[in-house]
Amino acid sequence: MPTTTRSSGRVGERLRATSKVLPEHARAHNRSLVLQHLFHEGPTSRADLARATSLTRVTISDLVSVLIAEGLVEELGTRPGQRVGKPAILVGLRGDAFQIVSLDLTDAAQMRGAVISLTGQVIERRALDVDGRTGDELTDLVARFARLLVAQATCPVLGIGVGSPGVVDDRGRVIEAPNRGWYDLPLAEILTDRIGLPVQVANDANTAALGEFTYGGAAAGMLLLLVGLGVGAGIVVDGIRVHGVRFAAGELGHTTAVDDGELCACGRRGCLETVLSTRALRSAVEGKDPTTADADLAEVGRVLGTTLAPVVSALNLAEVLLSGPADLLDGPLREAAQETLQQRTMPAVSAGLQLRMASLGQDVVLLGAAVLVLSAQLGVS
Amino acid sequence: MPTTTRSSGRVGERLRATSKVLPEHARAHNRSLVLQHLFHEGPTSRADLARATSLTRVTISDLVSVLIAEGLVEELGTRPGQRVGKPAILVGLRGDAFQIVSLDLTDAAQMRGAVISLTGQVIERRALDVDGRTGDELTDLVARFARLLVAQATCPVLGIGVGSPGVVDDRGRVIEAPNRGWYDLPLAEILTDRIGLPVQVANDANTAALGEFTYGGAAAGMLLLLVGLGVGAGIVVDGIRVHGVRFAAGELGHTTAVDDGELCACGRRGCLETVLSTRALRSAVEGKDPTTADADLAEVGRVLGTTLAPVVSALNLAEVLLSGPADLLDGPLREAAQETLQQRTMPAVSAGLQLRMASLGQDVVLLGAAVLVLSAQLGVS
DNA sequence: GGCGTTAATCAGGTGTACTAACAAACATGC
DNA sequence: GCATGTTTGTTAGTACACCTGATTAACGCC
Repeated sequence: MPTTTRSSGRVGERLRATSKVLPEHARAHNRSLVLQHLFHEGPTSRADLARATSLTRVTISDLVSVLIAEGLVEELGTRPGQRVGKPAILVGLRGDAFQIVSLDLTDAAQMRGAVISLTGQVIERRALDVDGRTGDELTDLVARFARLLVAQATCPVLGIGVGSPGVVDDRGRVIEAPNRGWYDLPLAEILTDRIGLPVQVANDANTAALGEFTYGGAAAGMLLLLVGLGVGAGIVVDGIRVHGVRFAAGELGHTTAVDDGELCACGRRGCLETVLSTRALRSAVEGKDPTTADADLAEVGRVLGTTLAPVVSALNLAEVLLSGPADLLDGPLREAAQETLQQRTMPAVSAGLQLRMASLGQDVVLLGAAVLVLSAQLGVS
Repeated sequence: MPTTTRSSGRVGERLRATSKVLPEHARAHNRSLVLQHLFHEGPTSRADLARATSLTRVTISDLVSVLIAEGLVEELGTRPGQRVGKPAILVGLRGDAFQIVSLDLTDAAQMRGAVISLTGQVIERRALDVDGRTGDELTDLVARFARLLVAQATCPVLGIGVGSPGVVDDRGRVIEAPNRGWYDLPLAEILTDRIGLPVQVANDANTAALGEFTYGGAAAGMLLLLVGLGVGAGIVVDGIRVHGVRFAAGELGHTTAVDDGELCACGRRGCLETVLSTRALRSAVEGKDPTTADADLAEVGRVLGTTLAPVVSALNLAEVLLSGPADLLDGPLREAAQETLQQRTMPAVSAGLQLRMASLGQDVVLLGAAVLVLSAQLGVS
């Protein structure tokens, strides 16, 4: 019905599919609100939950009783400290109610995995050599690895989260991950079928961004740059992870960053990866005296700052996080990038801006994958 | 409760406030679904609405009867054409039920306004010279102008939408619009108080993006660049308008685009505005022979493409729209920008990418402001 | 020990959407 | 011409979710 100046062609392409909402969905939402509050704020009384959510105490009691019956929540006795009135009974998330299995497939040589508690503590950590496997063989290996981790869990597993390189759609299908030999692979579905647990799959850098957002205290507008063999990014805008029209959001590695730069594996020249991958960085500093090395790293930082400035401006981000080898990233590179970013963006944007190292270290992707599961199964993030 | 590696400082700053959802909110959502469908697809039978929304016919009938009682929707007789079964009764949005008043404050010299039907047709168009007014005087003028437009409406006014330059928060407070003399001005609140109608205010470029998204058939991942005396952008990602942590999303005009470029009004050098504002563009082509002028415009296009490439990559956008004087933008500039964008982004991103002129011409902001109202009052967008 | 305060529950009511069943209005086939 | 099947829209009854108001319980304070 909108009167367009242009002809109204190709309307079907659009994605306006908001589906119906029933009272039971409202219930699920409110249930998530309670879990979310317990997750972030820790043990709370029913009355405080009611105040925090602006639901009534009656409703909260009802929700809590269901959550207790499911074993997700437990009563923790009366709140310590003297106050007037009836003492409040604290209820809290049972950290030992469920565990989450996380997989990090970022590294081509070995996959990493962990069993993680609801509170983000790593219970068990494993790694498995990939031995050059790709395609279906790799899929099989991932499935076996996941099963092994599930067996390590000391309580019921809520679900399996996977951070994978490549383009992954919103239902866990790997659209393409060239150097894994994966094309249009419904990885989430395959793993669910084989293991019988809910599985969430997302791009590794996107996953890492979620990890920092939920467990690392990152801001609601942030970009995380995952630097490894390749370079990928994950973006959270207004508190929501960005997917992109073809689920390729964050693919910054092959954006041109250096005019007439080095030849990239992708066939074009001067991609960000040609200067910012760990390999490129190592070869830039290897065998050089510290001063020269630092200057080289600073130059890469300036390139990075120049590339990110338009993104930071456009989205009005509060934080840019770097994840990768600290010896290379957290020094002249980071400082130069920060300075360049400040110089190239307007004060209103750069004033509140911080460029820092990711706070979760090697576990970013694993913890982010856990968030995928938390978010899908409990509505917590 | 999340276990952070860093200390868990400044948590209160975060914005995780998702509020409770009651059954009545679910109802409102479903009601919006119906309106949304009627808005985009035109007259529909109740049974078809039920199929489209996956609600039951009973529920749809109930919702529709309420909407008819409110005068928003009307029965349009049986559907033409022979079919088996009882003939369907079409129901459609009453285009003449309400009108919307829109204000476009982009131009510093004169404000533009319109009365717009629910279907996006401009019923009445007005303009008013600003005569250099700023601050409270300008606020008064805006209020008078809005009242005048409301008086022009030929049926009840659903609300007032305003596209304003500057940084505007999500509740219609103008945080800062320097060359209007507005700082921390609760414009929406002021206008609501004086006129007694719901008022929505947003940044003009953001508003324009919404206009193209809803009435111009733009993709769910798009960036609109509004080129005038300044340069601003509006971004829609995954179907949602981007606000930014301090509501400054889209402020691309003062991002450095040219190294060691011309001095900008903001005090820094080489901002995008120094080459892409209408003034800069006109002075770049004025008095030059066509070939030189075209080359200059193409150079600006390349600068623009270079600036936008990281944004397009990071967000995996499907479209970049240019809004402004077509004689300057829609030629060598656009072509060079498109080409540069293709060259500097990876094929997976650039393949589906289109850089084109906005389709709504001078009315982008006005129509976008109407969408602000539609979205806030009816949940339609 | 009475009083006010806070916590949590009980009882009853409203709103929302569902399923099941039905009446109305048409095309079709014999 | 009339039974048959299809589609539409409505009516009646049910389940669920949250609300308000009243009630019970446990404390500090005077």
